Amino acid sequence: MSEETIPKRKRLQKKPLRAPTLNDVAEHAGVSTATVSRYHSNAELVGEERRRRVEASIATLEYIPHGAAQALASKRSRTIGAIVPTLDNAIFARGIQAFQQRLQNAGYTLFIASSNYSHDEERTQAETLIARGVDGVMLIGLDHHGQLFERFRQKQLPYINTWSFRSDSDHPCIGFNNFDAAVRLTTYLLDIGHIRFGVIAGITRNNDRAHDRLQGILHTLSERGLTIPDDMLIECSYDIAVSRQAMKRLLALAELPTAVICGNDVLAYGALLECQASGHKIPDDVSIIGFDDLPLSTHIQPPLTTMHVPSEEMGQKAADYLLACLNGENAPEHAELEVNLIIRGTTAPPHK
Amino acid sequence: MSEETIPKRKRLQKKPLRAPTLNDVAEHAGVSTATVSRYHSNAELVGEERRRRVEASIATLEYIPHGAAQALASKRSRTIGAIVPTLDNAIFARGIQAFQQRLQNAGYTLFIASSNYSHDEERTQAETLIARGVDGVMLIGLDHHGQLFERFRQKQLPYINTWSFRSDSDHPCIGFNNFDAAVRLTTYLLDIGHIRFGVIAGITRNNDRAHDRLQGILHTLSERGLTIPDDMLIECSYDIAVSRQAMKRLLALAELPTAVICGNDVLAYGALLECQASGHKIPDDVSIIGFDDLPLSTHIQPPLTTMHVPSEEMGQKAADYLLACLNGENAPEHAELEVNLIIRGTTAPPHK
DNA sequence: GCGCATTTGATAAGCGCTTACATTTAAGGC
DNA sequence: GCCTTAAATGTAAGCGCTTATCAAATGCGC
Repeated sequence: MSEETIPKRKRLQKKPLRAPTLNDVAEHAGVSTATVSRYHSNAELVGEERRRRVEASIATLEYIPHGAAQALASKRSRTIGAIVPTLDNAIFARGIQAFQQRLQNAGYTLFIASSNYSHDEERTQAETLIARGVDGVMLIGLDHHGQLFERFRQKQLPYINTWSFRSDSDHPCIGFNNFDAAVRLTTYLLDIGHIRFGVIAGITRNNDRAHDRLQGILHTLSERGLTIPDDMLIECSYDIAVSRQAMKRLLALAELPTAVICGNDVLAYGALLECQASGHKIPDDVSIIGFDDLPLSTHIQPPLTTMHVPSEEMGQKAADYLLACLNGENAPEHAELEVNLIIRGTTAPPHK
Repeated sequence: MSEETIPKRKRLQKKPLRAPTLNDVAEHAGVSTATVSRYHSNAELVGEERRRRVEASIATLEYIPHGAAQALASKRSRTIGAIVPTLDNAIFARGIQAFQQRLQNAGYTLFIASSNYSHDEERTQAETLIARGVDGVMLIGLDHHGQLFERFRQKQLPYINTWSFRSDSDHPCIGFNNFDAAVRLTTYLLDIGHIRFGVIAGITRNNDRAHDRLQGILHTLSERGLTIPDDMLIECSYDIAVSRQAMKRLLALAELPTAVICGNDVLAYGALLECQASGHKIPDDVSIIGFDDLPLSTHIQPPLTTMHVPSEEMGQKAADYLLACLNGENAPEHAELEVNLIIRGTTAPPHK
């Protein structure tokens, strides 16, 4: 009696309560679990006939493999983690989008965490990602919490730094040299005759990109014997409104700068818009230069002179690097991408 | 002899080769595995003394729990999936950023997948996410592949639609009514006297937001007996350059529209910039209205009249809903958020 | 038709953790 | 002091999958 009731209840519960497992598929197809598993990892290993049976069973049972179980057994999760300072920034979003696409195409899924520009949060996020079993990690920038890389090493996790490049970095990185780029752009401004500069930089703390760019500017100027007075150098967050305020302060100075170098395009938009709002002509009264080359920069009036950053390429290359590591191929650990100074309409020789 | 060599090798291999497991922690602390596990899930359950011991062991061994094993055993992954059309769009990025933050604070990690505005891709991505064992899913928009929701139901997965709201939707959604919003904005334009309209809409295929907005416009106009000739209605992707082209075509028409309604702010920027580039005065010659209220819209000249969308709030609320479901609380399935028409400088009564 | 190499399939031992259940211990109540 | 009850631990059975190992079946030359 109980022999009858128990199976009955089981059968009733089975349908709605339990997702089909690989075991169910194997039973349904009349093959072993190993065969089904092999079908997944390498279908060629399974004979023609059984392959069909397995396929059919998977379809009728609507079987979806259980990732955690796969991960546990195989010690790979087909999962990659990325830690970005914020997604709320066109340029990271774009790069991450490209990164994600590439991974998706390779059958990997992306975990995203954000650090809010804090090293500590970044480390915490990294531990979370490790706990989630990611197979690799992408980071933005070069400077991170000291223990971060140790963790990766100890877990044998491939990782890649992006958005920055230093040839002497101990860690794999794909990006560009922010210092050099800033040198280039400052030199250009010097070459067309500017001498009095204002700088609206990004927040340099915990941000090697912003830091290197600023240092590049300062270094170049000092080589020509120039310095920037304190009130001509303002750090602010990547926000148009904040940047407008900064520009306002610059414009209130007794001696106006003839050129304002901005830490990125958003900052430059703010500067540009503030100038226009207060009746200063760009580039006649003051030249403005940005960094990143966001899509809008071509179209804004006047079009923004800026440093073009290949963010999509960077995202793709970062994905390729990680993928290569995971496939046991060895990829070059350092890749320097090219940035290009795009001279458009916001810069001109200073008015005498 | 062999008794000596084998343990030696083991000890040597142990350090670098194997991450510490919960078992190791239990042994090291001299407690059972259950105690360590309890310590993780609910530390209060563990007595004072053992708790200390466990804590110490975790610290010295640098133990990080194995997420896949946890997920397998507990049937929860503390992981949420989101499928977005693209991250390369300021407004989604912002919303997702808020969504992610909220989840992160609650101890959940976010998986991101992108569908490239394709229902099929979206379904594939959903299956991937399910396979990854997500505990819940966030979607953008209301229209999805037919089988999508079936899958969620069958897996008992909570999910939430965002960026759109329809009171009669069968599925939980948090967002705003795109149709009504478009009605509101069109009505405003009619009220200030416009009669000849151009529309630069987003691609409506597979995109209920774009679709509803367009329908809202068309509906409102038809109520007043107005229609839009074919050459005054252009669908284009959310890209400034493309939008400029569209505006160019509109401006080449024999009879210019007095107002151009744009599917979102990016499209509006393109329209505005194109008008300015070709010497048309905004809003004197033509009024332009956007949708989304991106940060730039306040600052561009003239500031853009647009519909403000609370993308961050939407992201947060979506996270809250999912989190509530996962905690067994029951959250309201439908939440309509308020959008606000922000009248700025790109709209004015038409010139007679 | 035989033995051989070569596929192809099955078996079963975990992967690291959670959790139902059993067990022990401590605390009260009489 | 003994019994009940509750709290604190321990025990061990899986969770769903991969994969090493082994067994069976297949094809080949002779």
